[in-house]
Amino acid sequence: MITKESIFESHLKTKGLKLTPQRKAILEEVFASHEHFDIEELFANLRNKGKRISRATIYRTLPLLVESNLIKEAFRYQDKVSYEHIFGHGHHDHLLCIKCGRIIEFMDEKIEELQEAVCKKYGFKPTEHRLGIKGYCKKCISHE
Amino acid sequence: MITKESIFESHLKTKGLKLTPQRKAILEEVFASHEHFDIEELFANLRNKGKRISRATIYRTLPLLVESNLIKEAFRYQDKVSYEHIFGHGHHDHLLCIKCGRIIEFMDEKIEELQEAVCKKYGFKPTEHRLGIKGYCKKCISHE
DNA sequence: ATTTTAGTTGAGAATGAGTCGCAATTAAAA
DNA sequence: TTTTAATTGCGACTCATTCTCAACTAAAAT
Ligand SMILES: [Mn+2]
Ligand SMILES: [Mn+2]
Ligand SMILES: [Zn+2]
Ligand SMILES: [Zn+2]
Repeated sequence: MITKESIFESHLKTKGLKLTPQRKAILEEVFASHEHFDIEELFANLRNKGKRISRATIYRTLPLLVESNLIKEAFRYQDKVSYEHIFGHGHHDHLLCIKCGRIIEFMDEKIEELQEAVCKKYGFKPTEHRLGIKGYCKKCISHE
Repeated sequence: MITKESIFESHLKTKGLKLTPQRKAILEEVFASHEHFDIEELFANLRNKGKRISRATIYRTLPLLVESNLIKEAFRYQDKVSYEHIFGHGHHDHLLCIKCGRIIEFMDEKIEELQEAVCKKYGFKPTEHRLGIKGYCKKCISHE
């Protein structure tokens, strides 16, 4: 069975890297919730669970998880990079409320297809795309 | 006639700010080429034209140009923020080659419409959106 | 099971983009 | 002109991220 652990492990192996307790804990924490997270939050969450892992290790581990296709950078908001895990989750894009910070995820198959068509038109081979729409969410429009 | 100068000037006036030689020079430089640019490049370009304007002033001025809707942040690539002027130019999105750094601009009316539809569906009032597709450009696919 | 090897960790120093405080300067209103 | 309030450049500062290095440890080799 393919699990996030086995994926991470084999990616590490491929690169001649080791599976340490710290790396395991980070992997686990990243999948412990379905929220988007930034590095500081991840650091704090680990602390709250008694795992004293240094920021340096977290900064070193996240790129490994990205390379493993287990997580990715989801968006940036106010200079913070937010990540999300992607293993086991479908692709989607984001609406970002600039008033209250709410994040709405959406997925539009037609938009995806049109993006493919654009790439084809330019002979471009896409590896990743990001569509972020900023504005005011339903709740915030009235108080705008 | 509405010019970029008049737009900037009236925006400054609205905020009780002054039109200084430095601000004029930055505005001019930003429209001197149609390339995307980052702050360091802008700083260097001004230097090369004999304008010794401090980075602090550039950092302080760009947000004013953004507020004036004369420029906007176009995308980020390798931690550098790239801007582009928008006055006199239609909206578009970007393909970014992660091998050679080439930028391809595109605009797809249908994608724009579908984005609107998504926003409507969620009662979201968009103020800005950004679609960036990373991958390999035509030239780079072969050497990938 | 023990040894060996090479990668890993945490702490703090270093870096670098961006911001800030301030004294001297200046645009532009009066 | 004079006066007022904003602006500038400089260097100090902040804060996120990266780096250095000595002590440590996973995992391969024996
Ligand atoms: Mn998401
Ligand atoms: Mn562009
Ligand atoms: Zn909101
Ligand atoms: Zn290319």
